[in-house]
Amino acid sequence: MTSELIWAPLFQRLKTTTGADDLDLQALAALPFTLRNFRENQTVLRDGEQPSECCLIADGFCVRSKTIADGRRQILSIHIPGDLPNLQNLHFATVDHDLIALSDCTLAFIARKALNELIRERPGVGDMFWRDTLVDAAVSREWIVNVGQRSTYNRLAHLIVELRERLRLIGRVIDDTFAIPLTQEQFGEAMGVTSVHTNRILRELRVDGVLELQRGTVRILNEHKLQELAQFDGRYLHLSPTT
Amino acid sequence: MTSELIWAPLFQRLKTTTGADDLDLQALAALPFTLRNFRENQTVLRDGEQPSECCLIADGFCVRSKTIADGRRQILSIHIPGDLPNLQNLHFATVDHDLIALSDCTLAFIARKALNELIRERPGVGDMFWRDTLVDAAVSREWIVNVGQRSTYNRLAHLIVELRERLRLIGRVIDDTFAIPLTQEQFGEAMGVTSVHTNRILRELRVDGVLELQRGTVRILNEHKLQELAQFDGRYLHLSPTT
DNA sequence: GTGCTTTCCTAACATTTGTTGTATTCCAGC
DNA sequence: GCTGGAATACAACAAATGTTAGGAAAGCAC
Repeated sequence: MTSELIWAPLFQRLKTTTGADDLDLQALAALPFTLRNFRENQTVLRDGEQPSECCLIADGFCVRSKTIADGRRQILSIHIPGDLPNLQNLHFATVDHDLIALSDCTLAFIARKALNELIRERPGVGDMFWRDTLVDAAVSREWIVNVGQRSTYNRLAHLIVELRERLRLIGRVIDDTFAIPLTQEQFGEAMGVTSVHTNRILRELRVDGVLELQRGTVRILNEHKLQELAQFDGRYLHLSPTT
Repeated sequence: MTSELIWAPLFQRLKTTTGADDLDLQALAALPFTLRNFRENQTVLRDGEQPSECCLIADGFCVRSKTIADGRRQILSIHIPGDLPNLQNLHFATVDHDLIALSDCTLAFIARKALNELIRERPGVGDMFWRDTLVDAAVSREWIVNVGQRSTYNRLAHLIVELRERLRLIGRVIDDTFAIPLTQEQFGEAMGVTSVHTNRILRELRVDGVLELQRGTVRILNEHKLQELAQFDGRYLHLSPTT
């Protein structure tokens, strides 16, 4: 995988959302990194670990998750190419959740130290990344709303629309069929329900002609109905530099 | 209210959690601000608004919340003195949720522009604030776990233990009786359940001798049981500069 | 004090969601 | 092609939570 391909989705996202400075991006791309591949279900970062690197998803899907004492697991966020899922570690020594590869993945690991030095040198890079962590936080807040208030039926619609929006940003669209490589159990863990219930809701959505999901491939059957269910208002993604 | 009192809770928190530099704090305290008082239930920031200031809670409690199309409301976080609930607006023009005063409140408003200039001048201030927004994000992630996976009974215990921990940080402890000025309906909105169900759970907790809540005052009856229910692991609060 | 409003409290019933258990389908590896 | 494990599907029943309705207590304005 060429260096250019590795940075492409991140740069594409940063350019449209933050109006990134080309010199800042060049400086970023000049940083040394290590590529590592992960297989499906492999743990990238473990809760409690103290990583000396931040990672960039070059290819594949990952999730953040937390497991509580009784064994239940909650998926906290879904990450796609171009995401930097542990930028927190620029400021925290420890990760406070797991990061797990959903599919076979390629990640680029960049030393925290090198990143922090670059940020001191070029504050614009720091601004981009700080902003990026703020969008991440805004996505988490919307996730709370989704789990706390929306019916499971609407919740799944919202989750899918959000992800499609983010995939679109990195140019992975997507007619009405696209990949979200979660099992039904994992969709359940993302929504705070069991896999049995997820299966029920998926059947309803299928019967109602809204969407189909099989083996991690979503197919939108009725865009209008989907929008109506999701009630998606993407402002929280802060897609334009001026919002 | 003297300037010293206004900054005190924030500085106390920053000193223990980030090992803040005294010069950075002095520079902060030298910034001009405007004090404004809010009454219970008054909106401080409205979803969609474009504030030119960031605010510091000098006294009182606030919540972030979002209201979805069908009128349901989700409380996203609870804020106490020393919190800066809209630091996002250092990088975003728009707020993507409401900020509402739970009790009578005093807030200090500081111009975004002045803050951003200070951050350029003293990167240490930027680091403190960036870190602060990252803790905020970590709290949101734990909130997702709470709403998504814990039983309502355990969920309420966790919420109360977390808040007590944060209150302790700013020296508002607190024997086994302390104030959390939410109505039962608001506790419900924080947990993603109805006020009726909140009332049921509170009764259970009372009958089981765990805790009592009346008119926004919590009284812990059995600390041991409370801990057992909450399964609280405070690592996500990143209370020490080295975590 | 009296009345008014909000919060709290409870019950009865409806709906959603979890649990358990068992088929069935799919797919990777042989 | 066969085979074993994972993922999906679905049903019956149990438990959690929502809805609706109403009464009791607390706090506030006059």
